[in-house]
Amino acid sequence: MTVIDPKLNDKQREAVEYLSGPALVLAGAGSGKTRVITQKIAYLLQVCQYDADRVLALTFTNKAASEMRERLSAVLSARQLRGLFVGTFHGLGLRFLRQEGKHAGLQERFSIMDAHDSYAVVQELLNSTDRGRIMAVQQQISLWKNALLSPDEAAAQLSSPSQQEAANIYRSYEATLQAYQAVDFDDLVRLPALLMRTDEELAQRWQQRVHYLLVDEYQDTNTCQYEWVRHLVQPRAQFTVVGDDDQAIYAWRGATVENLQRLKEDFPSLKLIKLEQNYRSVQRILAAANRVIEHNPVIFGKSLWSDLGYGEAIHIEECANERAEAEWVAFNLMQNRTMRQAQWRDFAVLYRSNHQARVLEQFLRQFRIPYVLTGGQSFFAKAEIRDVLAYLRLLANTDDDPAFIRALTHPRKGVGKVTLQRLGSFAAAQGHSLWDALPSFLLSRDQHLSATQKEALEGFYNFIERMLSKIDYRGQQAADFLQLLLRAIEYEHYLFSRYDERPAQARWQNVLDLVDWLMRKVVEDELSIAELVQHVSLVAMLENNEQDEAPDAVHLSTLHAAKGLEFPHVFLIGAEEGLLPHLGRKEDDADATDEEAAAGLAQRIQEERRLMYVGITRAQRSLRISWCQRRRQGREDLVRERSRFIAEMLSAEATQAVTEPPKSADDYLAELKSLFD
DNA sequence: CGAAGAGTAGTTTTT
DNA sequence: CTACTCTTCG
Repeated sequence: MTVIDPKLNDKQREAVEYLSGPALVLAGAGSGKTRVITQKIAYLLQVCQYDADRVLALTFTNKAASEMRERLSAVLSARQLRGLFVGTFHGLGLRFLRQEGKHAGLQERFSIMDAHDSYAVVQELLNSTDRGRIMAVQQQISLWKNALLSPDEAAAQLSSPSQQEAANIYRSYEATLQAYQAVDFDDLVRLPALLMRTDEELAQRWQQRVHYLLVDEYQDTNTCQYEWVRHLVQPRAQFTVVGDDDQAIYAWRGATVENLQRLKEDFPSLKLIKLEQNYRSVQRILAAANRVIEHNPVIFGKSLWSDLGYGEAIHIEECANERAEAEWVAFNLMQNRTMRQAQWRDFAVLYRSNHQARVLEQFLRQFRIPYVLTGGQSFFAKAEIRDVLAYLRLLANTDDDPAFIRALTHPRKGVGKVTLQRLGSFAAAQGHSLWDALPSFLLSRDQHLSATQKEALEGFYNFIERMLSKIDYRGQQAADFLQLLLRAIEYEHYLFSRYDERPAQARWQNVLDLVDWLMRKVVEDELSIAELVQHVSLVAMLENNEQDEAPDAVHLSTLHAAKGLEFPHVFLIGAEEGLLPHLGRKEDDADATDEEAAAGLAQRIQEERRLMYVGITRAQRSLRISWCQRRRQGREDLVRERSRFIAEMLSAEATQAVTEPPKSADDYLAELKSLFD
């Protein structure tokens, strides 16, 4: 009656069954780590009789979470799974703050600000339009938050004068968010971590709920996340974290691989289990990956192996420019599909940065090759989606000034920036949100409002007021309300007046998709609008298509978004110095010493190398890498050099293993077989 | 106030 | 090439 998959190897089985204390599973690429996590959850629930609502599994992406849920429901019944939490850190943070937000000065209906909103706040506070500067400050604030530093603590350990300004902004930024009754993405993890640290009673309450914790992609945790995990698992210390130091690619987001070592220090009884058998790739691909990654310093030694045969040679293509590269990809896709009798979905094209997808798309369309794009601009970052959501956010939380402004100006309602500015200072003087200040602003005599302005503002006020009375609707009623709202704001008309026919149509379709999805969500889960809104900004709409089976199409993805995926045949394009490894702008470290700059650079190269490693290890059977001699960047055409990672991969002793045909008859047969089955 | 037109910079990766 | 900002005019 065991639920344990008999196909697990010894190490995997050990990882699943080990319950005597904290465990760190070092899982190399393709070593079956997701399987270990899902099997372990099944083991906990079915064999060890853990209560499902005492088990938590944390992931970084929604995609990973939904995949895990899917795999679990193949093994366990819905009843067994009820109460189990499988979700992202941010998702759990939201749930946490819903319940405990009051301890952080948050009302129940706080808003979640995305990167755009927070950019706007920083812009306002900086009183500047310098993109680079705003983004630098925003990034710095985010890093401080992820390191669990308060504005004061940040100010106390400035490493450069330019950070002084950022620290000041950080302070006001916090005050602004508090006034808006809003949190940003970072807060969803930071506030729970802080509260667990400072509030003993609250901490105990949550610790009682967590009898077993599992964390996926542990190498990508930042200080905040680690701190939160550390507190959640007290005092039992019953947890399993799974990760691979060679696949740590989120340092730029505050993730620190040191969390792997800290774990050892904080939990001396930590059990280390290494998964080194790779079930994904042929040996030649693993050899290439190992050649590259061995140029990084070793943290935990690991040697991946596979028994899937030698495989064909890795192909490296030198292209004239990015158009030639795209054409080469398209041509090879066609040729390979036919030759291998493969399907489109067996292929993936991976690249360092999103804009590389553009040219590619052009050529794939031209060759009539179906493709799907993963990563890239999130659905929720689209202007039309944010517009519609602004109304919902405002309704859920009238203190949400960014939502107020967006709703008032999209579509335009005859109120311009001058009036808005005045309302802004009026509200600030009173210490009220824009919404709360609006009635007295309208009555105030010394504002010299024109009749049209007054009328426009009044119209908006009355409209929102009317909608507000329906905010507590649930289920079907809420769904009806959504439709009413959409019609009332005349958004379709706005889109078509603003954009050309075709783009307007596309945008409107996005809105319809959104509302469709919202309505379904609200009915299925019996949610109120207020509850819905918070979810929406976090949950990707992936679930939307979960039923439609994946179309037969080539996968286009950034290297980051490709982590965790695998494909029989992979194209890794743009392997050039400056792109992969990507080298940031020099001014970034303008006020660091030469030594610091050099150390920083070395770190970045290492992270880029891990990215390359991730890319290579996505491939199961064949890998093609390309680079361009010239590449157009903005208005100039730059001469490029082949990525150092290619040289590393081909380093003298490795060349034969990577590119030459296998020698023995067995190997030769294996290669033939891999081509035809 | 806002629509239309001219001008200009230009995003590494994501919850 | 394009997406966003700034300017000008109605």
